Amino acid sequence: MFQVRDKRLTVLLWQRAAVPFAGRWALPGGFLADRERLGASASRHLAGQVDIPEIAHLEQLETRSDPVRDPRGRVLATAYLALVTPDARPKLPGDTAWHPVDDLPETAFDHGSIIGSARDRLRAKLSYTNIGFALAPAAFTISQLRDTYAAALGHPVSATNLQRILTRRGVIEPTNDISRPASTGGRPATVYRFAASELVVTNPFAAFRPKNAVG
Amino acid sequence: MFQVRDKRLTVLLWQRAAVPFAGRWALPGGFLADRERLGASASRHLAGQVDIPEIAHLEQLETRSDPVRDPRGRVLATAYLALVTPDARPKLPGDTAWHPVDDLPETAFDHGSIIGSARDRLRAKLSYTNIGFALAPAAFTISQLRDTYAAALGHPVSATNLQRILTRRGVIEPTNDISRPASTGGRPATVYRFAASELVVTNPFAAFRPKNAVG
DNA sequence: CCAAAAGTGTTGGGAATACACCCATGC
DNA sequence: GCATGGGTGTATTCCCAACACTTTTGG
Repeated sequence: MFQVRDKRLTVLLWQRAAVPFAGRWALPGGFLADRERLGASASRHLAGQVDIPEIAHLEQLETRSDPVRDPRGRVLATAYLALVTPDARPKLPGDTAWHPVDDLPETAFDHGSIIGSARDRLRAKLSYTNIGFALAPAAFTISQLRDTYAAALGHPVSATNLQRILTRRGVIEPTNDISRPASTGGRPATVYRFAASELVVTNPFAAFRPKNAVG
Repeated sequence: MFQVRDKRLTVLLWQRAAVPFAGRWALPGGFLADRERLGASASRHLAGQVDIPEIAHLEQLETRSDPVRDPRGRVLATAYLALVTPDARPKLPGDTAWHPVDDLPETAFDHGSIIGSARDRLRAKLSYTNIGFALAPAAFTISQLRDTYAAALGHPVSATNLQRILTRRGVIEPTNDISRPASTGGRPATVYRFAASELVVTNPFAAFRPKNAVG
């Protein structure tokens, strides 16, 4: 589960008490119940930390099948990417904490590489979908959105271009609200919101496609 | 398993003899063995139709977990996308056949939607990777490559632009060979090959990225 | 010479980054 | 007025589809 906190992209981990990997940090998760779908199971195992409706986006990543990924024996794991907005500030149990994805502690199992895959997937989808809706608060200024994108992408982002690209694509839209400037002054900023709250592919892959193609 | 045959993108299916879904067409597959990885299992279950080295590309798609996707009981299925080049002309058992993905027969389980997901994944990756190497023969003319791309993408492709884009990206390169024209005449064509035979992302997602960014 | 197929030159449109400049507020 | 941050206009670059034109063969 990813969240942008304090201008950094962070992932929720819990510290294992027992062997194997005692003391190391692991992704939340657990076993699949009878007659349960994988996505529902992922939500259920996150429910201790956040309310299910606070999960703004959930998507399957991949299934890990290395027979020795768990030293206790064969365990298949299907990883999910969950995103929550900064509006959700869950109360966490004492053994769980948010860690910046670019400064992870020692992780358990293959969870470090899973987090890397998840981060890569998120970064790619920020480029060609509206997935930012699941990382940004419900209402925001372009500056705040720039900080959110910069945190998730891991490089500086131009507010000027971000605004133009996302409005042209119809991903974000202005509201009638205006944000008050900070006490240091500055022009009040238009408050924006995302136009949709579910995943939409805004930039379909269209290489080699004739411009007048049907369908 | 996909192959371009006769200028159409086709998928290998076998016709079920027994219930459930008797008479309907299913993807090749089977159960995971102890101490076996999912990818190795997928290869093993295709080995009856093709030699493993003929599988030019294999990648995991997604894991289906609907508790009632198999009427006999709970079965989790991890789908893989396998690609073979036209150089491979396997001898097929009598109950298996290649079917055009745009004209599928009645399928078993959720295999119809899995094939749709696989086709979408392939089409996307043709746009931003060199994945064509796994669909094209070892050596080919631009016209032949155009037909391959058109079959996989499902729309006409310009040979002119295809050649320029793929050479500029370094995906294909000319050889010293020249193909003889058909008896109807025409200029001989340069024979090309793919520069790599494993997946390379040639067009990384880079939206919002400054041009002088480090890393 | 003509048809057919391959390949190159060129144009135009669209999208994205960069940058200069203007706007609106607090103090 | 001046600093601060927000927003718009515009230039430049790059990629790619489209199309005209040239090249090289068979008959």
